[in-house]
Amino acid sequence: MTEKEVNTEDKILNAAKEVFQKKGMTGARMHEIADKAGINKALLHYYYRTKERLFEKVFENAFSLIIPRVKEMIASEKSILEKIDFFVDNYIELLKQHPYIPGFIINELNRNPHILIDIIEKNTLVKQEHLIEVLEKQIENDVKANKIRAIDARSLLINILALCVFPVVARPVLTGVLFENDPKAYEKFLSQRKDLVKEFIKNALLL
Amino acid sequence: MTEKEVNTEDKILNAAKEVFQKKGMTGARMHEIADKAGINKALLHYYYRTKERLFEKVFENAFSLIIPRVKEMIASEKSILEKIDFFVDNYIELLKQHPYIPGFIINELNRNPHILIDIIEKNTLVKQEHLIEVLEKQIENDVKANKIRAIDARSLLINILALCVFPVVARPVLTGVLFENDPKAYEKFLSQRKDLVKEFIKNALLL
DNA sequence: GTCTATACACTGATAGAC
DNA sequence: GTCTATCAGTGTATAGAC
Repeated sequence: MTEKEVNTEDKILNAAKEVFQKKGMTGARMHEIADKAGINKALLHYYYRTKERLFEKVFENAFSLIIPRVKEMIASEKSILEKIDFFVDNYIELLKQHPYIPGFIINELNRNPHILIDIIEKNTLVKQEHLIEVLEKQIENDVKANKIRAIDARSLLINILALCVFPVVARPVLTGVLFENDPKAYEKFLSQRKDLVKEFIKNALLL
Repeated sequence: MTEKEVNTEDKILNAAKEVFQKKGMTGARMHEIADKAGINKALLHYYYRTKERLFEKVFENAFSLIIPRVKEMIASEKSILEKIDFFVDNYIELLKQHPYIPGFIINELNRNPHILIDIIEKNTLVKQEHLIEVLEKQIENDVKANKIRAIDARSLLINILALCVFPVVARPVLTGVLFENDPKAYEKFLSQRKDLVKEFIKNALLL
């Protein structure tokens, strides 16, 4: 696909990414991945031994592209309100570039929660107890200063994530039920959403 | 499973529901469904001809259990703020009783968006242009009366849905990343969420 | 209606030539 | 490293006896 696919290994991984994210682990076919990579089925097994190993590589890449960014963006030296703006802007932009990944991650983890355990251990960026603590401290200070309403740090973070991610993963249902199955209309709705979400959250938070 | 499974057809449908919702269309096996129903593989085809037909029945049941309720609950004779309380309370309760259905619907529709078209035509409860119009009128009036902030009706509805549904569909990720993989802690978080969501939305809305 | 047996296509994976 | 050929297993679906 892209010009930088020098070696076969990358060609396979890119093809696998496409097929797995579209069809899921159980729906994907090694045959289709091989075709899309322009190589033979046997080569898949030469490079990745089994379907499961290939899937795990794809899943890990998708996961570490989307999830650790939450910590990155929240852990900056900013006020709460600045963090919200920064996070919503950048995360919605990130999701626009990778619209299939959140649904892929959510679905595969629901089918097979244990794959998360290995990844969390490998990916140090995900271990983020401090993220919550820092956020809690910040909220506590702003509450004392009468700037914002009291709220549990995890709840706030999950609310923000929900407002950013849900419209992307539930796109087909929402398009069908609330936008008379008009993809253009839903696209327009999504493009206007950044400011709306920021406003909604800040209104909920500010005193 | 339940005592009312008089006929084989229902036994199959209940078993199919379990397996399809857990494994998805492509991950489910007719063999497993037959075993779970306590009957033979051949009988599945006697009653439902193909795997796809059986799946469609299961999907339609799940869909019409969860989606048309949105209209039902919003279309009552209540003020906006009353509707929010009513909706959040009842929808979160509904999701607690059927925690796998939202993820199931979202995933299958992402893989195969066309199945929604047939259902919307069959299920008159989903055709709800008026729902949005009524909500728009209500918001307009409350805005004029200086009760609430201006907001697009679809955006408000999607925000409410996001805050209710996302924590349920993203449970494994959130448990792993934000709750140190402690299911009990996440369960507790969810059980306290009703009031939190209602408060969050109303704060965002009220002037 | 329910069962057993079986057809038959497909899937993931390997062997072995080049 | 890459290919062709092929295997063993599994999956949906049907035929036919009871």
